Amino acid sequence: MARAATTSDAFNAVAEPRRRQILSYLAAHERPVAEIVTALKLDQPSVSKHLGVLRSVGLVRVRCDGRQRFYRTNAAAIRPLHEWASEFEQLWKHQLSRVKERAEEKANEVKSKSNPHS
Amino acid sequence: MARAATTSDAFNAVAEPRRRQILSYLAAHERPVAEIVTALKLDQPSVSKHLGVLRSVGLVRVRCDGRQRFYRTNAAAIRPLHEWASEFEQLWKHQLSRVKERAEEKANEVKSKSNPHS
DNA sequence: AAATTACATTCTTATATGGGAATATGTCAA
DNA sequence: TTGACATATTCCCATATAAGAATGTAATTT
Repeated sequence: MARAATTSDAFNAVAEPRRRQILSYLAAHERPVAEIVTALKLDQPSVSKHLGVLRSVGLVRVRCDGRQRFYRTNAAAIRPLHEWASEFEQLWKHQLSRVKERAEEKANEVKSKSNPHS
Repeated sequence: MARAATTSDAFNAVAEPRRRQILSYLAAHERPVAEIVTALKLDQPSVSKHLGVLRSVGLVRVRCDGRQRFYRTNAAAIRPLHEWASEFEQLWKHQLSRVKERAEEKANEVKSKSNPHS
């Protein structure tokens, strides 16, 4: 089996750096495609294709007005990612404090070695 | 250009569901490969390959003991993901409350329509 | 109607999978 | 040394890109 489609879920869609850029850019305001193109310096077809992926997993929404299409990020679709990562929040805090402790221990060892008679 | 390698960063590595499973499984304790195989019902080569990807982006660490290799998740490597998603936290809270408001407005409208003389 | 604007879609191509099967490597036991 | 055991690596293949170029489509203007 090949890699899962980028359109299969938010995790796969967000793996692409440009799509993350687009989501961040669209977080504040809705924007027409052309503005994304100039702001992020990407080709228009590329932007449209990325938006298509984002739309297919619900990460962005569109509003049509004449010939313009205003995209905005649907932040709620990012929650699953945030929640999955939160599973590990306590863990990395513990791990970091342990690293800190060991660093301090080591510092003390070095101290006593370099100054054995102190 | 093809899709970025799964080994290019945590975002790409974590896009694969089995790798997320593995990370969750290894969050509590370190485990030898064989236990991952039986617990998640995957083939051994598959697990080794996924672990290779996870290791290459620093999401897991290994400790060798005889012929066993104990893997544990390095939670700190998940932080970038969590922090990126956090960018949108305020936004989805606002969006959700707006949806709620509009739902309530709509409910009131329906109420007054079905009971116009109240 | 013809030209223009704003996007979307299609095609091609180099590249990277993930799973399965087979095999290699490294370590301990008899 | 010869097995047995725990993992890793290699090969093959169907599939899925993402970028670039070209083209299609719908709405607006002249």
